[in-house]
Amino acid sequence: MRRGCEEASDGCHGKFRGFGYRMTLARQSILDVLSRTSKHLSAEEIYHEVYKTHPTSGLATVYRTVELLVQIGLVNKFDFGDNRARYELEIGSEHKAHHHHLVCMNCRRVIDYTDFIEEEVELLSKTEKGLSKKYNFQIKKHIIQFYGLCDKCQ
Amino acid sequence: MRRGCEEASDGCHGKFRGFGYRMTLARQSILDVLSRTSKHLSAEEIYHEVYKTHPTSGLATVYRTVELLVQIGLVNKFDFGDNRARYELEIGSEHKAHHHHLVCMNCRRVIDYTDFIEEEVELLSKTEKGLSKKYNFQIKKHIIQFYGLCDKCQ
DNA sequence: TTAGTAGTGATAATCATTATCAATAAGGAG
DNA sequence: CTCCTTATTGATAATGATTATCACTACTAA
Ligand SMILES: [Mn+2]
Ligand SMILES: [Mn+2]
Ligand SMILES: [Zn+2]
Ligand SMILES: [Zn+2]
Repeated sequence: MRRGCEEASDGCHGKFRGFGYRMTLARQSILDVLSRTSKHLSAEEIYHEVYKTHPTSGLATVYRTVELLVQIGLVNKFDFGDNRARYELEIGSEHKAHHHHLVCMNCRRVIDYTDFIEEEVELLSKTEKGLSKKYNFQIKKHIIQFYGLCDKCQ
Repeated sequence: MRRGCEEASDGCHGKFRGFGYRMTLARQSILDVLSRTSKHLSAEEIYHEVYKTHPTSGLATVYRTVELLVQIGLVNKFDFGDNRARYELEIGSEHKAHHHHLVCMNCRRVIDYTDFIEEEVELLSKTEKGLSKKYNFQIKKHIIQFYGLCDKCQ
């Protein structure tokens, strides 16, 4: 059951070391929280979750770690319009794979979707190739979000 | 030369009234600023620009107006990762048409692109149709951003 | 004109995120 | 295992973008 967490943590451990960072208990627990959830957590929400097993950890460390994870590329940072950053593991979790988002403009609910990805992936790689050449821009990642009204809000 | 501005303002005037809002001098000048530029301005940048012809206008009004414009759908609000919201006219400007963005993860430069849109548009409408049905989600708009390194930063 | 209300400017308040700094602990050398 | 170097941390103050307040002004409709 916990495999996802451990996999994520282990993989991250190596990645951390590779970048010259240390793997600490605080970072470990933050990674665990992120790999355990299927939600898009804010820094404070991560902090509360970490608190349950690691009450000595501080909020500042959550901010620092999460920012680090974004730099390394293990975590994605999103703005869903509720005035706080939200974070999500990019890979390595049992819950998550690369996906895009539907954001309800009314209730702010966020839906992950992986359907239609096959076709999207094809066009994306084509688009990325074209853009790279035309603008001499080296594309690392993309964010695709559809805004609208969810079933309960229309 | 100013056609773009006036078109935008005029169109907006009607839209404002339609939503039960008044078209004021302050709102007018904010719209003018937005339709005159090709940049992605922050609230404070808009304020400084408005100040040149309208020194009595306040920053709070810029925030209020710009948020109003987002609700109405005339303006798009973006997060390019520099800790402030940036705004851009959705339509009706000589400078702008619907487009997507390349964001440099290093220097934070933002490039508008409209190339490849034809193919993207096709897939997008297909994707939107599928998502709408599957999730019973009514899609109003989308945000597509590619992150990476610009020519000067790689 | 007049009452009712939307909009405004100044500014205080909010609150997510950062910076500071002394104390702590990861992890390599010996 | 012990010691040393220094990255990391927790507490907390500071920052800064965005919002809320409020008294006042400008529309608008009758
Ligand atoms: Mn997601
Ligand atoms: Mn743009
Ligand atoms: Zn909703
Ligand atoms: Zn750059």
